Amino acid sequence: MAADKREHILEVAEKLFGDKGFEGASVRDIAQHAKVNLAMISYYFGSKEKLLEALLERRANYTILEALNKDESISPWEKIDKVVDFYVDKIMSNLCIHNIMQQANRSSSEEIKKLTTKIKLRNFEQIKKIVTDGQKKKVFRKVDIELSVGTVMGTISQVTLARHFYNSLFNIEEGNDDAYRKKMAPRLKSHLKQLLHAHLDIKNEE
Amino acid sequence: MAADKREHILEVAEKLFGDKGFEGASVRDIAQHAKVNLAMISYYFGSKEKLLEALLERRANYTILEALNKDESISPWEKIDKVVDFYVDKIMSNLCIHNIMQQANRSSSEEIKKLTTKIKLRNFEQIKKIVTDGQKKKVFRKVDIELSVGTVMGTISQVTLARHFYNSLFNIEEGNDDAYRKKMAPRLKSHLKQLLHAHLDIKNEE
DNA sequence: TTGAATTAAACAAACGTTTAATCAATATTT
DNA sequence: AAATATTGATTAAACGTTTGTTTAATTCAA
Repeated sequence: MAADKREHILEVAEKLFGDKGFEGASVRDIAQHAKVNLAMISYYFGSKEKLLEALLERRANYTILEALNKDESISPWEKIDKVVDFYVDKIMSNLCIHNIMQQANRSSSEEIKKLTTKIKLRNFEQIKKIVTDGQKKKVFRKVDIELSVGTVMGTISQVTLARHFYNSLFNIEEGNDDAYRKKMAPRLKSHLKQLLHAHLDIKNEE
Repeated sequence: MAADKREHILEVAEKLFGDKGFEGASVRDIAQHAKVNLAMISYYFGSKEKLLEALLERRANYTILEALNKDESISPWEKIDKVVDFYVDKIMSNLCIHNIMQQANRSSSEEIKKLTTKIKLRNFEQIKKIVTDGQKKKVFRKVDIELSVGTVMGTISQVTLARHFYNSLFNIEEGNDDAYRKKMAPRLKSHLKQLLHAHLDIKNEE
């Protein structure tokens, strides 16, 4: 089977699922935009739901965080900054897949729920290690790690999900993905870094 | 027309839209759960989309934030704490409507997009006033207000949207709304307050 | 008796999926 | 080397459901 055709379907599906949601984007939509026959999607992936699973698995990538974690030459503060850079870039350049993951929990299938939860848990463990390491080195103070990670992910999510709101707030033209990213990504990075520095700094311990 | 019946439909629709998403919950679903005839929904609201609009408008409530803003007897710090309490309670006791608003942007209609953006903008203006007021009083430092509000909303959203993830993280039984709220709400409040105190405190100005 | 509320039934359209036929290319046999 | 068989890729068409909405008849209260 033509692997690039399969790949092409995945790319189109990612865009459409991200834009319209899983139920909102029809198999016919995807086939039409990918310029493939409708039946090819069942043929390649088995079902619409399996297509989503393939999509999620393709994007799950933990290696960068794991490498960052093992690197002893980088200070905890630098690691935090790199995590912020990594996530802002990753999420903002894959707005679609992130939207999908965020709303995957309501899209029926237990398979999908488990898969997305697994991906999130695995990423979380990596970040948790960075924070606890900084705490051991008496650089970070004690914080609610689970919710601190939630704050980072939530802030980025908010900026990607509530795009319409921020477009209207910052007078960015609607629909221009690149303009939005260029404007928001640096701003998001410096905000999150500043926020985390104040939040984690052991000097601000109460 | 029976106003309480209309109200009952709205309540059921809110729950179902929140659980399954706008496309995921069918009009038949709603009618069945509300124990009304299918045609009554078109009769009362005109269409499924108009039903969603009615739902959103019903929940838009700015009065509390406006009152808080005008109150001169409360310090900026206390106002921040009250905003946190207000939003955590409001969102966590209306998980459904919040989920709807979060994903409303992708659900087609421009009407809905405009409506949700309007609601968010109005709430944002109120919070912005509280922060700038604290800055004028030399209590808060200079921050990226737009993204700081995004952080608060995003963190709460994350906890409500990624419920499956937090359930598995904290070993909370799946599907129990009350248990989740009781466990997460206080924790969320204290995390956000701590976070904002470090973030806003003029003593942490760089 | 008038007008709104309520109903069961039907509507066309869209949904995800399956089918059976055809195409193209490779492998096998003559 | 030519003819045949086999295989996977691709297609148009149809499948049975489900979708949101409308219709036309009926019930109910004023």
